[in-house]
Amino acid sequence: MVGDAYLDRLNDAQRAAVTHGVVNGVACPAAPLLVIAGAGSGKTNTLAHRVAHLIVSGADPRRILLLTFSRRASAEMARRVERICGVVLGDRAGIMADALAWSGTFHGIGARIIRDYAEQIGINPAFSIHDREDSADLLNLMRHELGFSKTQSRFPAKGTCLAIYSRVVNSQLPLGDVLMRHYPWCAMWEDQLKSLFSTYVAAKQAQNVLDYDDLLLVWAQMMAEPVLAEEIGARWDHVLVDEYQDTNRLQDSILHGMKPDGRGMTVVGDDAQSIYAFRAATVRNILDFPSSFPNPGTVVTLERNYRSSQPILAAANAVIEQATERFSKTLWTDRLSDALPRLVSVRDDADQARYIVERVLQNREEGMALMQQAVLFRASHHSGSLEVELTRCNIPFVKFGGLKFLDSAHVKDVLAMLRFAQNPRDRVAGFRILQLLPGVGPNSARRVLDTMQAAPDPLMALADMKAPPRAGEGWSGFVGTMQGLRSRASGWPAEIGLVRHWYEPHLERLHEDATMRLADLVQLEQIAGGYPSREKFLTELTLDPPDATSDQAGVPLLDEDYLILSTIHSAKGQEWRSVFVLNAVDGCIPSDLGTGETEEIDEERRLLYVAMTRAKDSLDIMVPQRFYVHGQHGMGDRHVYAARTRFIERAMLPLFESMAWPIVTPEEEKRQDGVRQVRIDMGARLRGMWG
DNA sequence: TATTACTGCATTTTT
DNA sequence: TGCAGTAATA
Repeated sequence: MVGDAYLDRLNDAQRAAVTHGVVNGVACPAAPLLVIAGAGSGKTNTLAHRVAHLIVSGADPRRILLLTFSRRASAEMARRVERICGVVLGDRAGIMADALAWSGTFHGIGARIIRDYAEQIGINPAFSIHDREDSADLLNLMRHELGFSKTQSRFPAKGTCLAIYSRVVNSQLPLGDVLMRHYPWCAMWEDQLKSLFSTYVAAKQAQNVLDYDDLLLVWAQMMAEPVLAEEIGARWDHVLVDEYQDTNRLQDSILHGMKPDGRGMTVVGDDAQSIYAFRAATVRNILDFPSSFPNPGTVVTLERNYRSSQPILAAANAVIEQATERFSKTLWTDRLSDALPRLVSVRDDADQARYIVERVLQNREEGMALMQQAVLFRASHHSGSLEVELTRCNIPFVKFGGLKFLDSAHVKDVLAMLRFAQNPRDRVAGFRILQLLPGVGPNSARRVLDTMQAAPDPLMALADMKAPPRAGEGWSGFVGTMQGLRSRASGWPAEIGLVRHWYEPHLERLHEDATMRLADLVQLEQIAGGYPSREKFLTELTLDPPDATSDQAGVPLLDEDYLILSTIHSAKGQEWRSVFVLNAVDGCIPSDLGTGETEEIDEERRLLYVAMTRAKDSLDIMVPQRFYVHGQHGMGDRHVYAARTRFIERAMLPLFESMAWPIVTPEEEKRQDGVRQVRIDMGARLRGMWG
């Protein structure tokens, strides 16, 4: 057919995946397709080409549902699809931009569908969405109300409760099973947890709030209703799912509900890169996919790696080969190179940071921009000393994962105020805001919220009620601002300025570093200006929080060069010319928090595999001999003498270049020995000063 | 009675 | 470091 030259650039397996179901140049919903796409095998490109090819072959882009793992991946996919279509369709491609409207995360699409059908399923379409923190706070309120915080032995903390709840919902397993399997130390609380969760669910309904899990759960429940499932499933001819190895049973039940026979379904993933089991993702989804429909699905495997040099790939393959269960495939490449991945032994955290700074700068000297280099780590706090060292050396960086802009107290305060105005029944938001006022503590706050909740018009009730006993003059300012937000007189985004104006004095009273925090709020206002309405702003921000923090306030300018710091989880799907992996020691990778079961150990192994396969040309795996045990106060030096990660076995060492850093010359070593041999009786000296 | 000051404690990864 | 629970204060 005319204009499908883009197909020539694909290899045979990729082309098979792209053209599956397109007969004589016409796209039709065909048998379910599973694409097993190894790391660096051009997965995103293949998926983008498939979507574009479907559209070029006559599929209606508005009837394509494209589910991605993160918002970032979704935007990238849309961009590529548009570009490919643009080449083929020319002028007509302009229409494309908005046409691929159903592209997003499971949670984002879920929110849209729930709003669309809200009336029908008895949900107020103005519901607000709680992020993880909000959900934990609400659970915590329930926990106190039920008196579980006062029990003799420790009741699980709010975060743990939420994790258990979330796991039950996402894995669709009974509470007892989840407790036994993943939280044995909480099993004694099964009855209490059950009543806690039931209270939590009731509270969410009363407050017109949905949490992340609800966005999937409600959607899944709708799909359990055949008439609704049929109607919603029929909205799309093609459903494509990226990163399928990281979906859980709840998500899978949604897909099967929408497309019971699997026609028109494409899922793409790599079981070797499944790293979200803690979010109840199960590798079974991808392993069982071909046989889960009445008619068996087609499987295409992409094994050619275009990313990494041969030595890097060989090392990564060796790591993953030790895994117990997986689709067997062996990635290959023709990118030959003499440079083995380095296994760098350093003394401690500080030396690890120094080595990386030195190497990063050296790479840059040799023409590799900072943006082509990344440092990856298991847990977000592992980059602490590196961040200090980078700042000291004036190397700009951006960090993905870990603490986010939205997690800072002042930003949350402002958002809570907006949310409270938007949905006055949202107790978590209200509780937070009310306690900002001097003289208002948990008790007064609870009473105010109770009164509001009982009233038909909560905001009216707020305006009419008597100020809490000790609330000072701050009260009237608060009520006034709430009424201003309620009337919508200022309009969007001026409303956020209204909130900031009200909040400024509180900010100055509560925080020493008010000026810096104020700058964040100005930035928040700028972000807010990009959204058409308050509703959209609040929803989208919860589902798609800006995910990078940098050393400087604000995001670095786009044209500026900066180094990437990222958790391994957040690095999924990305690639860099040079990659550094921090703390490749037992106790970190694998984390010693796991219970040591094979399944969990395997997940940690895949984590290392994901980290290694991000690298194109150069890979440095860091092995500090001393590994500091969780942060405690300041310069505390509780550490363990760590061993190289068990995933790099002795037999694999020839695949690496092992080196120690800093390189100590014999003379230097001798000098250091001399220094170490000096012994002083300091106690005697100090005593001697007094006689 | 409500708020604040203080002390002990645990601490991954994310939509 | 930051949070949760408890003792001391206005």
